[in-house]
Amino acid sequence: MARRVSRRGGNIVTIHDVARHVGVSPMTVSRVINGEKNVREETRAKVLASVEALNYSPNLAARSLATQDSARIGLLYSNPSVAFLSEFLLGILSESSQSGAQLLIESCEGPEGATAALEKMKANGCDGVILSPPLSDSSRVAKILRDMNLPFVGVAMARPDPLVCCVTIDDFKAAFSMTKRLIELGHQRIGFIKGHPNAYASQTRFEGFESAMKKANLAVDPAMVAQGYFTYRSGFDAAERMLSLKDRPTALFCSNDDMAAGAVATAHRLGLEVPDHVTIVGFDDTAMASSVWPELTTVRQPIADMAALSVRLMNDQIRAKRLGRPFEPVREIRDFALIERQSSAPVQSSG
Amino acid sequence: MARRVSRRGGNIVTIHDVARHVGVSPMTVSRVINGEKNVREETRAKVLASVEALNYSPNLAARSLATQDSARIGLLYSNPSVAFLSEFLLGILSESSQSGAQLLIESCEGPEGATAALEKMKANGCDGVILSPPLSDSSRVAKILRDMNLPFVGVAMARPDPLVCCVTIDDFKAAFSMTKRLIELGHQRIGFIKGHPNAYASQTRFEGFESAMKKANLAVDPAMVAQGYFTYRSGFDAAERMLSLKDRPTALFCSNDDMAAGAVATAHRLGLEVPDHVTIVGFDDTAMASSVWPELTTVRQPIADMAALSVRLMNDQIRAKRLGRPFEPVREIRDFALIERQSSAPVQSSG
DNA sequence: GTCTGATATGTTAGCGCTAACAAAACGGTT
DNA sequence: AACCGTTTTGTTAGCGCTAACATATCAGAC
Repeated sequence: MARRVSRRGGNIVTIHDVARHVGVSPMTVSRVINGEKNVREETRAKVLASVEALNYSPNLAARSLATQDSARIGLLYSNPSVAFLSEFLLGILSESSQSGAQLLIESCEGPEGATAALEKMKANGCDGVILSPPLSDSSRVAKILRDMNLPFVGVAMARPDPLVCCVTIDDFKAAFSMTKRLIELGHQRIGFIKGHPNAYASQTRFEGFESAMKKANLAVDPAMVAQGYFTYRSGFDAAERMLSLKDRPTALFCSNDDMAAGAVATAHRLGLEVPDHVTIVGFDDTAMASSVWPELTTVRQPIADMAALSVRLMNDQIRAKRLGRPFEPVREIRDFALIERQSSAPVQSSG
Repeated sequence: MARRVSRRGGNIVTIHDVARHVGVSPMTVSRVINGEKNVREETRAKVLASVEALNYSPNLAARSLATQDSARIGLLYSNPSVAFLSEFLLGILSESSQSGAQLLIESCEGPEGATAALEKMKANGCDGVILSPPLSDSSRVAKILRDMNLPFVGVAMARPDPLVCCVTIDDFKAAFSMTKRLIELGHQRIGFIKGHPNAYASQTRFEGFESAMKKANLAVDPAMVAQGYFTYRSGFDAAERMLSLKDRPTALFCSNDDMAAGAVATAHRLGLEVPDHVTIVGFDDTAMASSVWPELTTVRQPIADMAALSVRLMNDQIRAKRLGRPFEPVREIRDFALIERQSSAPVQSSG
């Protein structure tokens, strides 16, 4: 009896190949791949080794057909520092292409424009939304999403909302650490440029700064605190005011990199060398930080990593919703890192 | 006999629903959907009517599982201006999520690192690769891909290679236009900062500049041409040399935005206002162009659009290859645009 | 009418994976 | 040892679609 011609591609490694290689059933392999818990540690290790050895990678089409979950994840952003966006997208992409999620991307102008964008997403069959800052901090956007009954995950939120699933760093601690580092370098007159007033991160970062100053018994001179708006120009202007003071700061802590870059430009314009005459540090470690010269000392958020994690959380949440299981909001906190580049140095004795 | 619980989602319209509705077999419906020819006109019409009535739309996962064609598109990039990357990714993403393509992303350090990255992609079942600049211009990378028998599409290539499928703008014409515009503004001493010598775009852009100058009977003073490397710092340094000349240029044309931003910083440092004392323009319209102050006049490439198009070309190419049909390389040229912002102005009478 | 070669439709099985169920192995009681 | 609950593994079927094969239908020729 002539066996029907197989439609198999030929060289594609499937879950069955792995199963045979290990000597277990395909189902067990599936369980390992999907990180289910009821698998003996020994078995899991063997399967993972085979996966590695055979260079297996799951067929997403088959998976989403089997699970009936072709998750469509919406991505809503609103004029972030575009360098942030790039890393954010990389993280989202690498993860979502692995999980086979489909992406719907929309941008909007602040929380006001969110309704329209979200409705469009919902109409396109969106199952859940990932919010990038500053939208992730907007209670207004959160309310819209809840009203729409759409699950969501916020990335880089600065305000802990126990009801919202999110991925963040500890902004307070990060600002605290950076300030502490500046103090260790001998700086005492430290200027601070705040971020946009409607982003909670702005407030949190300032509080971290204040707290570190207080702990070192250093006064926070109101003349040394300026309101910024996360833009280059606002950093430029704020720095101009502070660096023109008779008793100017020896260090400037800017709440993001764009403002720090603006501050560096101002310093140069005023004839001040960075870091010889003034130390300037930023926050976020966006592309801006390492494009300008001198490159900026800054706080690094693992943005791509956080974005990738947000996709995983979103998938979990969507699946839970689909299966009618409860899903309790998770707040994942990732580690930040202080990145010391050329824009910071120990304080010089002469101004 | 208790029937096993179905895993059907519930309200999803499938090909079977349509078939039942029309009174034919699912296969016939499939044939109609896929535009096969051996279907009676009358049947086809009935099926199409039902598809319309039931609002059926095919399940992409099921189809690609059945046809064994799930295009996996690789994306290879190498430290581009990261702002470029962001737009690039947005374009890729929006298109690939529509065509159901899977994405594999890898970065590498210059063409040297490409081999490893590409082999990893191939091992992961990649069907074709999209290259962003400067890799798209690398003949070395092109050779590797040809040796691997992997189709590829280059984005924003500056060197026309008739054998390579690509999406570009006309760099020559763009540089020509920008130069012409500067001349119209009254500038005659125009400095040019070249891009990295190993990117073909650098040469092409310079030629466009030269050509426009020649056409206006303006000499290109060798002292007014500097070698840059597409980095902020190189723009900073090159501009310092040129702007310190006794007979300094009234305008600087930088081969990308990062260098233009560096040039602006230098100008400020030298006490020159932009654009009052010197006009500085860039190229690419990356995020950098509108983050710095003053915002840069520049040449805009429709990057997102080009990236989206590259995905479509890739899909076509992969499909052609799979069906064993020939595919002749396409060279798609998109329009650029001159974006005039605050860093350029008519020449001032007094330096 | 019946045979022929086309054309139109139906049937079957399987793409790779996982939900649901079933069975086996294990650990601790009595 | 028999019993129980838990944890780990296996079995079966099916997600929606289409390739390959099988059959039915039809037009024209003898």
